[in-house]
Amino acid sequence: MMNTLPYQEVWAVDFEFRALTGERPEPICMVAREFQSGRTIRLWQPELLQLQQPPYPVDDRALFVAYHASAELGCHLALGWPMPNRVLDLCAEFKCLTAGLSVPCGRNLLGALTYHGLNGINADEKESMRDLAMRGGPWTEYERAALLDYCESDVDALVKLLPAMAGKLDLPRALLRGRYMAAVAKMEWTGVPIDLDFLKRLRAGWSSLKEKLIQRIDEGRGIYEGQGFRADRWAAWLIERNIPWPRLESGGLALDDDTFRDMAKMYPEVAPIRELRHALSQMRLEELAVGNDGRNRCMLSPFASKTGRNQPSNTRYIFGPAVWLRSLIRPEPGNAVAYVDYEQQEFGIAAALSGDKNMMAAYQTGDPYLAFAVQAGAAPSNATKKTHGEIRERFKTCALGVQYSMWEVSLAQRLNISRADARNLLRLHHQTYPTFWRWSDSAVDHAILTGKLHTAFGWTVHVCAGVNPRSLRNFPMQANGAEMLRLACCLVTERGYSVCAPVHDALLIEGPADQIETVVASVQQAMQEASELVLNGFPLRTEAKIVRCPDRYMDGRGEKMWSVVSELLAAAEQRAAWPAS
DNA sequence: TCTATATCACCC
DNA sequence: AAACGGGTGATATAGA
Repeated sequence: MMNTLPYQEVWAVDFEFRALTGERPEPICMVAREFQSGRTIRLWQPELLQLQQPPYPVDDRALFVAYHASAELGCHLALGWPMPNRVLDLCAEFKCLTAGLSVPCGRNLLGALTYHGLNGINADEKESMRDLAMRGGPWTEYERAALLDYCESDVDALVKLLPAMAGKLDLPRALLRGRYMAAVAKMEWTGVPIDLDFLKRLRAGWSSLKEKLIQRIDEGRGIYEGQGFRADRWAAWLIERNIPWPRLESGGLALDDDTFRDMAKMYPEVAPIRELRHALSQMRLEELAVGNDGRNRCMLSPFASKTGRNQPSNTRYIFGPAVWLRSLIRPEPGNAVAYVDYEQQEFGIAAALSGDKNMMAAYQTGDPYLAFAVQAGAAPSNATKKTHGEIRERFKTCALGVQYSMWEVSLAQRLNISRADARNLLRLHHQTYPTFWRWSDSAVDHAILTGKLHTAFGWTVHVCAGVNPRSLRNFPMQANGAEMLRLACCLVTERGYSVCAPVHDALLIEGPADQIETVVASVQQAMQEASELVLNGFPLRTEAKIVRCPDRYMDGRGEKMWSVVSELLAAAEQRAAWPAS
């Protein structure tokens, strides 16, 4: 393959860099090697910083090869270098070749080498070199040489890995994934604007705030010890009050929120404890990766899930924790942010890719769930969300449940309806959308028969024995959705707009406050184009929520919690400032 | 005391 | 046989 690549030059590139929490990467050194000629370039920091352009070509004649290219491309951004036009990311390709499979040594560079029967430097050495880079400068002459050699050893690895993988690559699709890695580098570089002062206050006050909440509600019950809920004390409290409590198969008390909700209906004295548990539910503010410039940045971990979605850390990424914390998002002075998301993305994908005319028509009405009810004959054609809210809710939950292969028992439970009614809803879905069901069945059959399932642009899941058939059935929707958002990220960033963060079916973007409407319109246009590219010309709608400085982002689901926390925090700070009163 | 597993909460 | 897809991560409990 190496000789058949349509490139004059093929460059394997690796950077060592320092990436402090929430900060942009600082390049330390770089090694690049051209495959055919073997020409090698080794550059240490000062020489690197002097270069206005990369020492290798980045136009269409050259291919840029890396492992997890967003890191190298982040260094390009740090150095003010342009993005290469053609990127081949062997990490993305390895993940695509093995999604759904378990690989013996993970999916980092060493794991990929091992998988292909090649060897690299040992993991301990790798770790000590990473530590040396992270320690920061100045480095001794010896350390510099060691870091450069280590950097070159990763280039050696790339040079070995490419021929081993070359025969399995689908180059045009690989380049599309590589193109996304450039978008990832830009998004990781941009980050999400955070109200750093509020975060600091929250970090400082969270523990005492929790204490106050517990004191107030747990008083006289004694269910908490310190800041922790104690199951044994809860059991004792229940026995005292003669409250029977559901148990798990394992014999322990069922402590999930659903159980608490059900029990609170019958025993109102349970309700405050439920609220308290909810308010205290896990949250580690310390881990949120915010740089000194007040921006949340972390690795987006593209292609990490088997459907090809990004999988950033839930604690480091602002979109990971409970939604009320998103109110920490606040545009900087003069700026605005907008959250732009696809409307009913998976329903639309299912409609378009299955070619089910009824489903497509339902999507195009703007309210697919109500349209489903109308098509099924459960609501009149002039029904609205207002006049038929209850019916709409049932058909909505059914349509969403179908995406996950929900069974009638779960649907009945979810909607609090009889099993017969739930069965009837599912039957109506089959009757209304027969073409969708044939398509969905055939996707599962294809997966079982061939052992693989693909998206429009070649992301592939591999089927193992004992695979969950519901997972396979869901794959076309979720994985094509991921494909669509990746394309949108490419289009939007390449057109020069700032994307702060991707969120599975949404983008958080940023722009000057006085131009945000036009920026949003362009982003929506790009997202529609992305949907048409994945869905054979079928456009998906997007909706946008704009927030201007000094307002903060607000998710309706978290509004109440945010205001409770803000008030308690302010009160706690007052007490701290005026202890006598 | 440490690790593995189960359970739970959160996100799309 | 099971019956809600893809995840991360905290915490409690059981077992070595």
